[in-house]
Amino acid sequence: MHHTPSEENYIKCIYHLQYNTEKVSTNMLASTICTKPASVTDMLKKLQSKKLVNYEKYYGVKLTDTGNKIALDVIRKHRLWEYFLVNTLGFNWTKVHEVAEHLEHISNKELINRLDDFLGNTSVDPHGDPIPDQKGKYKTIRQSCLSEVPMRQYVCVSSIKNQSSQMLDLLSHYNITIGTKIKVIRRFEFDGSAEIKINKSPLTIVSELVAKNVYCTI
Amino acid sequence: MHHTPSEENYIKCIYHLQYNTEKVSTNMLASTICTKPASVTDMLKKLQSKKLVNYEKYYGVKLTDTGNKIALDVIRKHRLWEYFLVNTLGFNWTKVHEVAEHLEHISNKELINRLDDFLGNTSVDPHGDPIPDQKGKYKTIRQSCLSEVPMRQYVCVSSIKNQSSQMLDLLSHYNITIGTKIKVIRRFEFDGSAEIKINKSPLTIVSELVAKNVYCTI
DNA sequence: TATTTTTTTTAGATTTGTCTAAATATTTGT
DNA sequence: ACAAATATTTAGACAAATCTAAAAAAAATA
Repeated sequence: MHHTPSEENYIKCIYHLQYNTEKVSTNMLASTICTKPASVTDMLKKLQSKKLVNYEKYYGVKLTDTGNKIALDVIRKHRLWEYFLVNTLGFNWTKVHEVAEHLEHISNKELINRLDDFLGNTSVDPHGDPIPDQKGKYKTIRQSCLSEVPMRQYVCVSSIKNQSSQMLDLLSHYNITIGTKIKVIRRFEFDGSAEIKINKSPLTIVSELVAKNVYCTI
Repeated sequence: MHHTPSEENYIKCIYHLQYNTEKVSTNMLASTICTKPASVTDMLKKLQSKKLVNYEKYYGVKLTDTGNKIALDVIRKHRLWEYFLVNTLGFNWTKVHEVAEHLEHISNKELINRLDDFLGNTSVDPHGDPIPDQKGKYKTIRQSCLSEVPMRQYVCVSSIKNQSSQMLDLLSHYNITIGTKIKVIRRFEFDGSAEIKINKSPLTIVSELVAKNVYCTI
């Protein structure tokens, strides 16, 4: 069965929002998709009738199993294309998201599987997020953010939570990417900032907001 | 300025039809786009109002200079993706057209220019068609079809006119691709067929229809 | 609990691209 | 040149995805 780009966007968005909250609200969807609540209601009715979501008026929405599969498939495509854009075409990782938003809606199994093989069946995208396989399975890595990681020991940056281009710009400035080695030297209770060593450069300070969005493996 | 995939398809289609006929008719467009004449009329009015075509009621349609540029840009994207699908991902050349029909509508200059560089700024796609550069310029190669090419001398297959999957299937069967060396041994007036030698294989016969659609450089 | 505020839904309109059926223009054949 | 056939356009409708404004439900607050 085929789904429109718009349907796929709603499904993907519900999937991501479900990570934090059990049931997803109309307003949450409207603000992340940048549309009006009325439009969301319309689309939820449509997705409901296609049995891709369980939607209860005034209550909230959840993905069905079918909806979940579709979400994982779109996410798989998105992340494979991001990997391709960065590692094959040499894009800056701060710029790939927008292009991948278009590429992810092209549905051709042979295309995606060949792309996957060409990229070496990688399991992690350029932002450190796991890439689901054909069946929607993916590995989760045990990781903690810089404000929770043990001090005075090198940890390895494994993913970025807030992936806004503003955030990625700042990380570029710090020279932090996936794989960078970081050691937390001190934490300041006053504002939650942290003094860190990035690779072998001199010490710097990152704000609490940054520390809470950079995830590492120990 | 941005154009919808549908607009781009009409423009591309008018471009290709203009290759043979000065003015393009509503019915020709309808049958190649697989839509109804009434829909074509609607779209032509729209493209007219955007100054992408010159359209005269009951007469026909031509691309304006702006329209021409858009056509060449879409064709550039289409052919670059086809090259990518065949040469990077290993697709069979008979299967790439459909996927490229989707990829061609993604408009991101950095994407296309990086793709072009990655592919080595190739000037010819897997079907032997020239790939326009950023400015819409491309090289035309002097070529003739198998029914016009001089006999008893090897010529090199350089492009295929009819690119239907049926045609490409048949060429696969003959083991004919771009670059194949062919020598015409005899031509039969009765049905326009030709006896040919393909590379160093034993002699075979191709129909007039095939002979008229396989182009070669001498 | 009653009132206010916020959230969500409904009703009705709009745009894009398509369609069918009918009307009109053009071309063809005799 | 005139009738028949063909091509093209118009008129009106529809589905998808969105919007605004108003109504209804739920949540927050005094």
